[in-house]
Amino acid sequence: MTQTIEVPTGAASARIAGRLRDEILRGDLRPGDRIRQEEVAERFGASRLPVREALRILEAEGLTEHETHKGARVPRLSQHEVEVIYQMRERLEPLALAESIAALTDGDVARIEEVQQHIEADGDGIDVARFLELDREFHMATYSACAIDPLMSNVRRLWNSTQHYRRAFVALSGPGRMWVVNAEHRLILDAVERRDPVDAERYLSGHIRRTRIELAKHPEVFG
Amino acid sequence: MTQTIEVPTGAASARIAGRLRDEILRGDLRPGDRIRQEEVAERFGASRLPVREALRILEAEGLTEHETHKGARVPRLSQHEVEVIYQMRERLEPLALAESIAALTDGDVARIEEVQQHIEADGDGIDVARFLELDREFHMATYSACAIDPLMSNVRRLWNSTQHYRRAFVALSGPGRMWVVNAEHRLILDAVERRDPVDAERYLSGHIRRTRIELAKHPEVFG
DNA sequence: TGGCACACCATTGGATCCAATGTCGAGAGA
DNA sequence: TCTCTCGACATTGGATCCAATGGTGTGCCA
Repeated sequence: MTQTIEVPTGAASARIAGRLRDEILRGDLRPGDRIRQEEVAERFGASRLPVREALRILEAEGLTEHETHKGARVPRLSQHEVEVIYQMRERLEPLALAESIAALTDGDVARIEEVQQHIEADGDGIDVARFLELDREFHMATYSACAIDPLMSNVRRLWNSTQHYRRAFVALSGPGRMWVVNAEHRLILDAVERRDPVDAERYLSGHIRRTRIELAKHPEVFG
Repeated sequence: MTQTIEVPTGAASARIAGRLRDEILRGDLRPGDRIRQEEVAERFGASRLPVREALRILEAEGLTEHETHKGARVPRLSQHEVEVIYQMRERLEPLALAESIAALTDGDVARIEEVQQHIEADGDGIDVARFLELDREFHMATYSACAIDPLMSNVRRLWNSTQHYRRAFVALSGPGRMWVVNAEHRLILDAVERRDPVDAERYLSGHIRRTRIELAKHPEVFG
């Protein structure tokens, strides 16, 4: 007996791009890994054509790189490149937060509080994947009322392209650092609850800056 | 007599994306305009397939938008979106300049000086297209020694997605404003010649901020 | 035994064909 | 005369086929 699953037709390339993106972000595909069109196509039950379009999308997002007749790879970033991306985040994300903060509903803020409590409740026992997920959720939730598409897609791109290195960093730095992150999150959250854009921007950029500085102390992440 | 032009094979989608990008930046294609695959394909002497890939690339760059079974369009941006993009530039471009400034050779600086002299030499008689070109050239030349790909591609994206509105703004504001721009360029250039990153960042962000404020006074640009 | 050349194979690039869907206009009924 | 419905057409989405290119392995020669 077979089961027929209804799939929204006519968006295969976007769907495939999404699933490939997830695989890269989860770490199933890592910097340097080759991506073969045929293999992806049969794994997702489509022809190579929408896969090729999906790879072009990901390429423009910086999640894959492409060489003629040689195919697609997940790009490697140098330590300096990652540090500059963190500096970009340091400057752009406070803007996203400022655009969002006044429009956040009480429900939105309660949601952010909830996410932060999950991180703290898991404590030292939290695993890397779950921490990465909740940390991203925390930050994105604070930006959730920022409706500026060019800004938000940019911020997401910056997160995505450094996900691998963030994972390696969290795995290396151990749970001790997490309590620093939690303290910094608390400062941001307080400012958000007060709807204070100046404090929120300051605490957020400081949080990202300090993370960048800590990251720079672990060059083995980029080996 | 026909002339055969050697074209690097195997990069049709990139080539087509480039030419379409030029058409959008030149204003041949304007916000709201539809882009039909077939028409583009025969105009560039290719099949629809590389055109489709090219459109995906441009979509991820924010230069086109896409709806299933409805096709591609050049997106319209709201005034607020354009203003936020200028705020993003205000924060990112000083970073690019700071990364570039120490590595600029004397030849690079001479080139920047030359571009600025061209703008000033044309004076009030300069036309909109030429001013846009030289202005972009000036700024990009100051970033030319910044080798951080994620940063520079981001900066280019921000310029590209607002090119149409910049053109409309320049056309409206008349040559008077150009002398303000020139004065601000001179401040930036002096700091660059002194290789002073602090002054350079300050004058550059001020330049972009003042441009954004002037632009906000012309809501008819977004009509 | 080591290095180079050549041929085969794996993989990507491009074109054409067919299917699916949205749009627009004509015609009929109220 | 206005509106709704239906159908033809224009356009995009997807699959398959063929061409071009790059890598790899083997065999020959020094």
